[in-house]
Amino acid sequence: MTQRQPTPETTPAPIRVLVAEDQAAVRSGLVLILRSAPGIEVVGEAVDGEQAVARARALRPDVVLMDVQMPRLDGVSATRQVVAEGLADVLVLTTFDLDEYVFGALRAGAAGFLLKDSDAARLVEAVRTVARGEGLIAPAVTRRLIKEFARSGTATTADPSVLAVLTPREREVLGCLGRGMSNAEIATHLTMAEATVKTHVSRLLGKLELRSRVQAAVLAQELGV
Amino acid sequence: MTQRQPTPETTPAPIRVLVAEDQAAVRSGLVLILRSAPGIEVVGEAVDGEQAVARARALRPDVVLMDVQMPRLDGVSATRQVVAEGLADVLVLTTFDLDEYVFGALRAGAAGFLLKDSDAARLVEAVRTVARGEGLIAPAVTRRLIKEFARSGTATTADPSVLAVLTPREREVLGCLGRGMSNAEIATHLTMAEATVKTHVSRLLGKLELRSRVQAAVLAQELGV
DNA sequence: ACCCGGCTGCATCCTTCGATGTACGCCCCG
DNA sequence: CGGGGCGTACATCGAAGGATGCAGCCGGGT
Repeated sequence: MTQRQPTPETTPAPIRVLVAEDQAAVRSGLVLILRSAPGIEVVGEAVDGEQAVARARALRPDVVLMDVQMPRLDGVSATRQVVAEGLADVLVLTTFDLDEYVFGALRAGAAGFLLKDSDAARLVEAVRTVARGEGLIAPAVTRRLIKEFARSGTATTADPSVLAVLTPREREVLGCLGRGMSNAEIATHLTMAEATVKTHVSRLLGKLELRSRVQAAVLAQELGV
Repeated sequence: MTQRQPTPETTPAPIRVLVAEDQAAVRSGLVLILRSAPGIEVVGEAVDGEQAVARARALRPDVVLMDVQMPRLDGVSATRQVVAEGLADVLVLTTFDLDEYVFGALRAGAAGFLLKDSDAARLVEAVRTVARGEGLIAPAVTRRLIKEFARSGTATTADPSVLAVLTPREREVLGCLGRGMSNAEIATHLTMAEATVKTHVSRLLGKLELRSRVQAAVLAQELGV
């Protein structure tokens, strides 16, 4: 569709790429495209998620081009692994733009998300972009990401103003509740009798118009207390 | 930086664009670029946010190219207005990639976000992308968006794989827990005896290695069950 | 100084929760 | 067809949670 002029950049060190894709035909296609691009070097290939993680550990590439659907270990989990170990930036590649894949991959720490119907030029550009430490998302996916972001960010009824009615001690207790602690644990953590903890819990439940510590925990979670 | 070949597409109806930018020099530059692009028509200009909203109402453009910093009504607020009324898709343009602008604009409903240091080709491409109903974000900004998205969406160790060990009924109960319901409420909601609810709660606590319903609620919250 | 109101602390009593034992239906495999 | 495993369901009982009453403590007010 869109053609981009090859940009003759001064690249002292080429971008080292690991290609993880189970289908041999697709994989060799990707490798061919990347090999033909200046400043990009394909240092390895993997046919499943486990191999992708292992080779990323061994080869230390700059970028891992990761398919989502792979045997033994799916691309999202493999991405999580690679990112957690700080091995490389991951560019996720998939046929479908299903939400679960996209959001899953991004939450796993992917630096970019590209659909397989992207042309060669876009793929190369994407690899370069990710290698620069920037992010990249397929346009078809971006709007849903924005929407989701707007939804999650503005939160439901997250008004920190409710915390104003609480005393400092009560806020502390609420924080413990949000981490799932029992009264006894809270008592130890804040060095007071369990009976006292119960008092605070009871009081803050009343002030926040909640009926159980569970609801308080959920609220604390949403507010990030 | 990067040059793109003009793509001679068959465009029966040109993309109608409204340019909102307070600095005259920048504005005329943008207009010139867009006019020279095939399939794009600049139908109006605005010098501040209020004018942008007004002209968007009158002209009904396909895309509004909106600067963030403008007098009388800032670009983010103007974007919110335009999007709320469903007047057009908004492509936000700014000099800085400050988080507050980006996140603010996206929450306001912007379909795209571009830095002013983008070249002409990228600008044109961005307008076309947004007009197609897709989204677009400047690469330099994308990674921060992803990071922010990942942070807000899930907390620490949120892997949906844990849900696999649960039976459907247990997942339902977990969902209720996440909304802060008591055993009695869950029993009513799922039409079973309270004793049965307790069984499910007990079982899922064991399977998830949790020690109280509060922790289960927090987990359910994080996983969005 | 006095009282007053709010925060903090503890003890008592009833409710809810959670662990455990058990039972019934279902499906699969021998 | 007859177990055996699994999901679902219920009852019982000790443990945790939650409501309530009350007592020091520290501020501000008149």
